[in-house]
Amino acid sequence: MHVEEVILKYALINALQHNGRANSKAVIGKVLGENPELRPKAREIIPLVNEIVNQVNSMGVEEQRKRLREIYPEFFESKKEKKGEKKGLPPLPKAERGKVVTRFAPNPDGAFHLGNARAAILSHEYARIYGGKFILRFDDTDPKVKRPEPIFYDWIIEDLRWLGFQIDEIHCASDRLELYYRYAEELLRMGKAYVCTCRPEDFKKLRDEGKACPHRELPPEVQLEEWRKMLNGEYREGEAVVRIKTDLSHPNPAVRDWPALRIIDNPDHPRAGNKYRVWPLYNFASAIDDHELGVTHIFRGQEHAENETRQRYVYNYFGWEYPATVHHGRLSIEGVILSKSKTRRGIEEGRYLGWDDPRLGTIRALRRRGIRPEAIKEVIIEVGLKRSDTTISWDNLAAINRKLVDPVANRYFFVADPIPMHIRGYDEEFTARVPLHPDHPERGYRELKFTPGKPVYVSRDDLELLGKSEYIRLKDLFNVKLLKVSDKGIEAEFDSIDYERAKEHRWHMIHWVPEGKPCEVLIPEGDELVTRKGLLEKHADVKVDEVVQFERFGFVRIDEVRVDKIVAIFAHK
RNA sequence: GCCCCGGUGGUGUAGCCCGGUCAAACAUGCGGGCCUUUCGAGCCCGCGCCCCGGGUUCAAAUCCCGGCCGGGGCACCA
Repeated sequence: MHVEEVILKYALINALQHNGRANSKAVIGKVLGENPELRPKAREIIPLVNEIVNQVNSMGVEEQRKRLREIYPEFFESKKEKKGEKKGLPPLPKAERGKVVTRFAPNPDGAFHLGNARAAILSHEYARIYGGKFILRFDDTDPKVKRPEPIFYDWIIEDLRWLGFQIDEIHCASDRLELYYRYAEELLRMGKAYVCTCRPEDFKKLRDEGKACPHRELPPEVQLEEWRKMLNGEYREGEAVVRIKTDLSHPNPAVRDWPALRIIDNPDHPRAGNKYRVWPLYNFASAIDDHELGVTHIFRGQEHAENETRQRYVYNYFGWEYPATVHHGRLSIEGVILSKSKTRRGIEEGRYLGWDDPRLGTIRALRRRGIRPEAIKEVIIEVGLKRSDTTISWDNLAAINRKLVDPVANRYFFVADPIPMHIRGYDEEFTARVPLHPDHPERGYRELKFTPGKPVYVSRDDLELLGKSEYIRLKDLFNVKLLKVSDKGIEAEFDSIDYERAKEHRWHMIHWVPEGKPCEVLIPEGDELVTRKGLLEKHADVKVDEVVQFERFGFVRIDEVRVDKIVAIFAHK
């Protein structure tokens, strides 16, 4: 094909795609993009393109189409075949099938939430993708400031399982103190660590000036002796700490000779009790464990990026290879508090029902709201491993969840804030038979019986609609003419049974209930938890934990079924 | 103050490493229509984005420099 013809082809295509006007820049791009051999000749080609584009633009659309059909009929044949967007995670750097080991290392000092879920889900997904191993390790090495609590160990495991995790190994840092001791001792012996008995303020001052503290250069024998004193109680809390030697001139003062182990006088640790008084700090325990457990890939938030710098010193001293790391940004969800300390305070102050309060972003709260585990996983996989922080929107989570839940959720009528509607003109009983799911009639029906002389109830939410309508259809029952509408009650008159008639007149359709059992729906709205009381159709066969749709109201999860009432939690529209 | 990261429609992501096929894709959202005994689902049409300024180049979302904005770290916390 001649160069001119190639240009003509793209110019015609471009023109046809843009209302008959081709753009020479775009055409040049296409020509050069698909014919790399022409690139060196770009300078000569450009004037040619401009010329041809001018010619093309002076043609009518019909002529353009005709010309293109002559030289490149394929254009018209290959209609758009939808290019499927690639979903899922990108390949993991340095990953080998069967050899990927990942871990999730939470501190069990609070419930697992969506923010932690990012690292957890990515770790687990990649372990599965590569046929590797996923380890859960409780980083419970702070019996004081971020004190672990027994219940959270169980909850985290429960939540991970609920998310569909296969946990290959579970470890607790608090079981492994002697291991950390051995490595600490080794580093002291190697002269790569030292016992510092400076007062914290003094050390900080020296550190900021890039100066060594007086203990740093003492010989290993002295260090080991000091270490024994730490272990056997001669030093008290705050009096001594083991530091890892680093570069004292490291630009980030926080990296310089960071602390590895410290003393806690009366730890009363939930698992280890008072058996140990020397406890490792996060960076030390984590560094040792990642190596010991054979971790190959670490996923963690950006806030840990600097810790990698610190931990690498330990790896270098021992000649270990540092795992591949992926640092992702923070994940939050629109308008929801994820912070453990704020959540805890809210619970203590009685503002929240507990760690699973539907307003919260904990996994249990989401579960309680009727969010499916697959939806959470999907949203996190979609967000991926980006380094920038992301705030996922409820709309998005809800849309994913709705797709999951819609086909399985049975439908029921729930009338919020009921208002009686008295209907005259129909003197027989009438039973409406309504499918549990409109798309799956095989699942069965529910029955709602209209009895002459007794009112049906409709929702106050529909009052406005009722006020401006002359006729209305009670869904699956019959059509009525509205005579009087107020929030005290509604007077109506039977019009007709036929659905077609309502359709023809475009009458609105509302749900209703002849009698019902009391039902409360808790609706999280930002930091408020709104309770809507109403009536659920009497024979609704709902079970705790089931997600159902209250028609024209939204999807809810049944939270409680009691003799006197049913409690549901609103998920989304 | 010092040290790291980021910045693509309202939101989330793809594209950036390796410049051209990007007149920028997908999802969600929003607007409209069709369908449907739900305001749900489904189908169709439409709206809407490369943070700013310079530079390199025939050509920049992509490379370089500067700015602005945002996030994180600077604990004997994790």
